[in-house]
Amino acid sequence: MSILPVQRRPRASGRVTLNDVARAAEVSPITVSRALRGERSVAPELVERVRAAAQRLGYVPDPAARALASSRSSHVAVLIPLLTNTLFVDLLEAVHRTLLPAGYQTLIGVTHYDPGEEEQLLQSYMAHRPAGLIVTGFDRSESARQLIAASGVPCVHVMETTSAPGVHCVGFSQADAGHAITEHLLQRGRRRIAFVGAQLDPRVMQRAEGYRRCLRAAGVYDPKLELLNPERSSIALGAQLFEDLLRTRPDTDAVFFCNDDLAQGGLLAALRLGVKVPQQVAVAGFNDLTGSDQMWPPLTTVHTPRTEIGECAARMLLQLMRKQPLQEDHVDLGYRLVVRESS
Amino acid sequence: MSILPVQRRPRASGRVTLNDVARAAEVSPITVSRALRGERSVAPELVERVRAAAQRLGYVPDPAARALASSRSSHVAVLIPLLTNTLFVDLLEAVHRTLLPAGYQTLIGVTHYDPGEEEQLLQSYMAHRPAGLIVTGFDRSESARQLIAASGVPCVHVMETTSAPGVHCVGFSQADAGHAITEHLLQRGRRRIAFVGAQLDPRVMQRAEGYRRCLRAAGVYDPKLELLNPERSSIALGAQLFEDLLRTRPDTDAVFFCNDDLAQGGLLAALRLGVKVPQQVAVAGFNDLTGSDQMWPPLTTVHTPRTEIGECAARMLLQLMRKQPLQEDHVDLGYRLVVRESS
DNA sequence: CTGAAAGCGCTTACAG
DNA sequence: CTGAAAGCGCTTACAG
Repeated sequence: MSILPVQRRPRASGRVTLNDVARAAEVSPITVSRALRGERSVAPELVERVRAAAQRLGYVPDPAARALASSRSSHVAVLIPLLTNTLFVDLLEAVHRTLLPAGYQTLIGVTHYDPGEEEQLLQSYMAHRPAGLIVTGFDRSESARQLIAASGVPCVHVMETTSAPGVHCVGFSQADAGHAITEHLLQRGRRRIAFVGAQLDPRVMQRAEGYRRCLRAAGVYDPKLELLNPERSSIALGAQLFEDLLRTRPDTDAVFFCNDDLAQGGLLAALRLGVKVPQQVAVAGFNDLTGSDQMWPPLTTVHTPRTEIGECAARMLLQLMRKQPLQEDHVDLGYRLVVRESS
Repeated sequence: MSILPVQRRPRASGRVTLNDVARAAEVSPITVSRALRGERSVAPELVERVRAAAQRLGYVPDPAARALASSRSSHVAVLIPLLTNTLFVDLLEAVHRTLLPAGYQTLIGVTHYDPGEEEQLLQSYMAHRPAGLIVTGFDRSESARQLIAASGVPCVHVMETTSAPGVHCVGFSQADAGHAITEHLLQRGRRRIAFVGAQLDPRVMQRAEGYRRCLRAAGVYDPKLELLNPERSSIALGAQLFEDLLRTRPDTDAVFFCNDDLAQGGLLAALRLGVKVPQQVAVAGFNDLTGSDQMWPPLTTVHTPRTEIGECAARMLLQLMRKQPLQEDHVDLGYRLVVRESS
């Protein structure tokens, strides 16, 4: 019987660790940790020695160990309503492209426009101790709001703007954009301008609000010209709603669709029905999605800067995660009217 | 001066831990760990007690700690070529939807059809000790292949099929599908059938191979009718290539576009040019993407089961990650010809 | 079927 | 500017 403590087989992972680098560079592990993370309090020549050793050994930091020790992971959770709307895919891709080189992984969360689902996702994502959070819009459950606030995780809101203090956001005024495209149709001489909306999420309703404000100011607002449908936005739904609209309101002389997929469906329905666009009915969309410039006739729409929003939000989040000062908390990236032949 | 060791302030994370649950349930931490992971070797009444305590305390396991201790995370990395092709978004969404309830997070990796990028992504993802891996197709660098094999991480290949032993895949025969749609055009009486391909990734070339095989068998293959363009597939490119084709090969009587976005562009170009579809030229696409059924005329295409592929691959991966036996290593989910008015 | 000990690979919190 | 110790919250590997 041995008096020595039982010798246990160490768990071999085969991984090159911080300790290996420390031994190779002849410094302590903590110095390696600091040098590699770019903390300023390390002598330049040591940083060099550590870098070289890490490179030579092919050292890759372990995200799990780092997360456990620092209680902060290298994940950024991005909550978007849908993956089937290319708008959000563009946003997601821009975020992903900006964060990856900075060492952050993007975790996608799809809420399906459901506050309950969002809350549940948030709950499960918080367990992952995300380093940062990007959420769509401001419309969420009170407990989701508190979950975010209580976690202390830096959070950037995208697609809409606010001037509320302490809130970080990158977006544009959906209402103003809705107003602008309606104004354009008015200037084209249209008076019976319909609004066709689907999904009816907060941003769609803000566009509708801009539409109303514009038409009321011109004295031509008619609530009967609003076609609001809660179903998911799609080309097929746009085609159907366009048909419905022309059947029930044959005197309509312009349609503002709240999203380009609906508008594309409207244009295709017009082709089928032999309705002349823009002669009989002018058509406008929103977002300037893929294919809108190729439609027949090409679609007038509002270009929304979702790629820029994604990049800007990701950069803002990087600043927040690094605790660097921010130039501004609220960024309005605007929108751009794109007039093509459909109006 | 005290003889006692220096009393350090413990790091307070405020988190409910396994230990808290163990104390509440009056068992050891390891029993909690086993009970919650569903290991069979725990007495049913203890499992119940642990479950209740965990529930009561609102315990959420820490993925980082779990990953560090077990050297396996709850992440599944999914490598797809592009996020801008809805095909892959459908796939991704199906995977995500299947894995999330099982407790796995989906990490997206976008390779841009570049083996070098894929290899780099793989390298960085492996540092995260993913529990599983889903990759697109079989075309990758030798070192990427070795990286996967050496890691021991379960991996499922999607979109294509093989019968190679030890390889797990879910897909369909791209070549057969290309053959089938070409056959359909032949049966419609077409003889000057063009192939328009973009991107030219392996799967596009497999479809081209099916097209060639079919036309050669019928004795009407003409290499001059193949228009291969390495640019990214898009509606706009489809429109341009359709115009090019009709200009240079005016006797073309049918076109098989390797992807629906190209075909949609072709149909829209035909509208602009006044080319009658299908009377003058029949048009067929591939994948049955959103909007193809709404085109004018509606697009004949091949429906590909990417949603089913995503679900099946995710389920297969779950089996592999849990070390449960697999019914089959290679799943062929087939394809379906969708004949509409464009042919 | 259950548990005490050790360890996963980092960073935090002190100390100097 | 640098380091020794402790700890993050789990699971592995034994032992009984």
